[in-house]
Amino acid sequence: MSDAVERILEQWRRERPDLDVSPMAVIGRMTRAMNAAELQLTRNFSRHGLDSGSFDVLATLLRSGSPYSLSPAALADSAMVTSSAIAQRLNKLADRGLVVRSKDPDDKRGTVVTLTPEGKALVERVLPDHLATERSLIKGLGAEEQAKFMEVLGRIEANASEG
Amino acid sequence: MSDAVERILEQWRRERPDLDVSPMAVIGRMTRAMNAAELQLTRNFSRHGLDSGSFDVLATLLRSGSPYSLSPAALADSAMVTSSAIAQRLNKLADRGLVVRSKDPDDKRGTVVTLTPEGKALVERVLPDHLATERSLIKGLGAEEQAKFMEVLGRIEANASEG
DNA sequence: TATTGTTATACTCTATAACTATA
DNA sequence: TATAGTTATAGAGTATAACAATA
Repeated sequence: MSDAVERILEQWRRERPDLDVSPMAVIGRMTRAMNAAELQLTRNFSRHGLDSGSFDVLATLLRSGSPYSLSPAALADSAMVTSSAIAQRLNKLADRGLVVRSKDPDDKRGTVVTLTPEGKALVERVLPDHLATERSLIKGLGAEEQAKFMEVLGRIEANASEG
Repeated sequence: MSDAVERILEQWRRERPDLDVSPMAVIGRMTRAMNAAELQLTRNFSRHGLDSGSFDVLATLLRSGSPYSLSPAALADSAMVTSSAIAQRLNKLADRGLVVRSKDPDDKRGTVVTLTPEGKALVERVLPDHLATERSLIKGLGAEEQAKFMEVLGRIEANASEG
């Protein structure tokens, strides 16, 4: 477990008793939990020959519903990355035949990205495993605990977004 | 806030009503909170001309106490990265005169990494701001909320480490 | 001129493997 | 032979800025 965090706090208290290092406990444990969780999620993606960026694009297209088409801008917006990052993800996915790019008929500057049948089949195969991995991460947490946990996460996100 | 998460869940429920996507809410909010938090922490480091890897090394040396010396192996262990990653971080820090490498007198294969006065002064300058940033992230959370939150994080980390 | 999207370039961080020196 | 550490190399992922095409 993360008594590594407790050991670090004790070092700080010995070396800098003048500082209140208690926030390190919360942020430290959050960082460690997230790293461990990400490792599991990434591991699942790579079992299916994907990385999290690629999965994110495929899943965004799938959940947008038929005809499974979005603009690069919409994908960038959803992923909270630059359009350049999306373009590079799309290059990889298009090379593998998982998505296709076509011209937007309404605005010839625009591109329409569409899931191919292969891409749709792949993401539909990965999705149940992804959900199972996520479910295993929150195993043992009751509905109320989850709700309270999410509420606290929301406040942390809000605090961060103010700054 | 992350009603973006709620919108995503609604898309999934419409497109795949057969799947229980509720775990996505928890993991999604955790991911978003962590990303937003990391942005703040990173921003503070770069105000001081540091990145998180460099700060981590300097802080690990400082909290180890006088004479502020550790082996590269101990630093790698603490940071949970490879010795190669530590060597490269040390190259950068040594170039800037923030740490020095010397031979371990007891084992001539070994290296002793020591904080220079400049390195010590820098990390001591950054530390209060770092703690202030962390404190602002958990602003509004009572002691009990923090304790419960950390307990849940610990269980998630444990769940992840089993897998 | 503004917007959409792509590419060229560079940067950061990291791991793998080869290498040096010492035990 | 094994261990401590470094470096050479390569890979992933990203952003910034320049660019092309269209509005």
